[in-house]
Amino acid sequence: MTVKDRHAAMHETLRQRICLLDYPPGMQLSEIALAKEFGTSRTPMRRVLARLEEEGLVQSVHGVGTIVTDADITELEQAYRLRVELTALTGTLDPVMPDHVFLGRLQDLIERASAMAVSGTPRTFTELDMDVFQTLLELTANEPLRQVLERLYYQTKRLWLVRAIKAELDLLEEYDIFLHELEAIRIALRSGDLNSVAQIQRAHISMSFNRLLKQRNEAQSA
Amino acid sequence: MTVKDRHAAMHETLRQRICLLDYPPGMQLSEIALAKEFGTSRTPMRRVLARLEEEGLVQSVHGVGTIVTDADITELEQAYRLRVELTALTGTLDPVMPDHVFLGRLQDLIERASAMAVSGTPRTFTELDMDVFQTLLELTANEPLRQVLERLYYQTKRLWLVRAIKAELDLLEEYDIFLHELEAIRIALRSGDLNSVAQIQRAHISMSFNRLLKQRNEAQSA
DNA sequence: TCCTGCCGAGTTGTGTACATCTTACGATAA
DNA sequence: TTATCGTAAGATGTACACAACTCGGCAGGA
Repeated sequence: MTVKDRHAAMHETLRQRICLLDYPPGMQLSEIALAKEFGTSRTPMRRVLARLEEEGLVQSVHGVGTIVTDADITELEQAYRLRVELTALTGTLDPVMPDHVFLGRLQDLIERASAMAVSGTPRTFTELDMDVFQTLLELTANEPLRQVLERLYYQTKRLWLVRAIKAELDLLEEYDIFLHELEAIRIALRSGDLNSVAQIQRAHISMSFNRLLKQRNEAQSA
Repeated sequence: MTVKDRHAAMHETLRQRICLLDYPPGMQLSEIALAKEFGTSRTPMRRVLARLEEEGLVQSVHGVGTIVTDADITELEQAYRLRVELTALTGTLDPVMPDHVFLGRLQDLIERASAMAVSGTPRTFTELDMDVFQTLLELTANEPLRQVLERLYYQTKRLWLVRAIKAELDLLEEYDIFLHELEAIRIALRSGDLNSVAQIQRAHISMSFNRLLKQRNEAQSA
């Protein structure tokens, strides 16, 4: 499995860079440069890039290059709404009751979020959000659902970060809402109500999308 | 786009062969032989096989070979249940009202199904089922949802065909139920009730899965 | 007779040269 | 001056040789 692990590691690294805007939309990626960085050749790198293209994060055009896709809210609206509905399903499809270790990790995340509220940047906030997402994903054992949700998450997450960096969002409000979401989830988890955990997440994803839409509409009318 | 069209065509052809059991579970595929058949080299063929592996239809192991995966109902149960729920979403996420051309195509499919009830084989029935699936998928415009549903469909469809060929299913009953489903869908479509169309599909997919499970349980207790 | 270790055939994974394609730049003619 | 065509640079796509790996079979010794 060492071969596929290497592929998975390269894929995850590139996905992280794209979603944290280290590779901003429109940036051209060089297969040769990336292959050299990861100490391999173009062949395995092309396999990783092909997967990223399947996931909608890059686009390769013959003779032109491999370009990081644009994070356009209009194109991603369908993906976002699907993500909302699938998040709700985590509460009913193979829910997994958390153990005390899980609750401890969640507590750590909440404390990180508390610190974020006073000293966070859009980037560190997104990194925390990714960790929270991966953690809460463990609450369902339905592997296909997890794979689809992960894909949709990384497809849509850049929308928020792009807006946040451009200071088109009320960051303090965003941090505050996120912290309240985490505490609501903790309460629901303590009572063992996994469906409520899913509904809380669903509601917050939906509301976050509406805040993004509001920005777009205001920009269009301006 | 001619390049990516070639890739897509090869992918679709292989997927069809796997799901129609031309390539039965456990069969070893030869990259060289397939490349020769499609008039290309191993490099593009490996890209197609890598995608099929992502979709769970084959599995490649270094030094061993590329094997068609087993269609095991226990492993695919999660995928099947997810498919049930996602099918229901087609009625609420970007539903597309059909035009008269669409209704005509559906009518043709119903007539094919009627003929099937007297002279169908498990294979021709599956081919019809694939056409029906692709047609009804047009009732939602949500592209991510369509992609996920298509993937789940081809992951799970082999389960039925394997059982049908082994004569472990009441084929006449299966044909009859399918025909009734199609006519119920037609009635719902005529009244423009797309959500009911989705619910009918959802119900039949769920019932079909339960019939498959029943077979498994009877086999285990025997 | 059985166990063990080696070897070779066959497969997937990798590296690399070359083909194909797009685009920008510049020479040239109107 | 401007438009147009050619050309070269640089990118992705392809073909193929080779490396890495698995596994069955066979030979040899206990």
